[in-house]
Amino acid sequence: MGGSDLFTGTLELLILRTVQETPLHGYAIGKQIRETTSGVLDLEEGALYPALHRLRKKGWLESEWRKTTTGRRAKFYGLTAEGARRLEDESERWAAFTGAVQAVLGRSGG
Amino acid sequence: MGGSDLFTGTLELLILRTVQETPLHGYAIGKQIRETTSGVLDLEEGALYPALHRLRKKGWLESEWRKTTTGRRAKFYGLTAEGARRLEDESERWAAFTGAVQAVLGRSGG
DNA sequence: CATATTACCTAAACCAGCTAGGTATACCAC
DNA sequence: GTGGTATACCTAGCTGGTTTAGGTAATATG
Repeated sequence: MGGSDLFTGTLELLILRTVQETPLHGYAIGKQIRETTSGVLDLEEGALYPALHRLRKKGWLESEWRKTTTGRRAKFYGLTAEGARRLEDESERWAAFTGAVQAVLGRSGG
Repeated sequence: MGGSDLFTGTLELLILRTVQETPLHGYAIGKQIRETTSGVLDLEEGALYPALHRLRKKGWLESEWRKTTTGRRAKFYGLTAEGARRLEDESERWAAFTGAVQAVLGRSGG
């Protein structure tokens, strides 16, 4: 659903952060991000699931089939130790990047 | 070079903002962004020039061959009226997007 | 005169995200 | 019990911006 296309490269950071505190399954990750951002970020499943597989292959996430509270089966993803480290790195990278963009955007006004 | 790969989609915003006040040529745009951001953003020319052509085709920028202050010939790019409008739109989109990302990142700690 | 800097360009490859499908289970209304 | 919606997962193929990796040419600089 067209509206809000992502700025490439942010998706993995968003996912890592979303499962930082507690493992979640893919569908829940997408829902949570959508709700946390009041719909501004609405992840396509065709982007979300491949990203989860990517992160698992890189060893930043680990996955496990479990039951949800409503009794459905779902694949829960949680941060690995390396994933936690990478989350820090990516957060800093994001901060540096947005800071730099802001430096360009705000050159005159503020 | 390698270090700081862009978050796709930001480049056009950066360019539009950089030529907002006064037209600049491509090489100068790249240099200015690099200097404004202390090297954090270092645009590849292979990304910069195609982006300029794209923006011109979309009618957001107009170009003209002129001489630099040092007597070299260079293609200067300036905002069109539509470009100015789009710059506003893209700035808002950027603000909304980064705000949304921040909402996800900052859920707990701050 | 060799090298660095300025200043431009483009073709090919890469790859993340989008499009657009598909499967299956659970719940709810009619 | 059938149809529709929400949950929950998946993948193949396309698109398109960025990177890679070249290339040309004029002007400084040592």
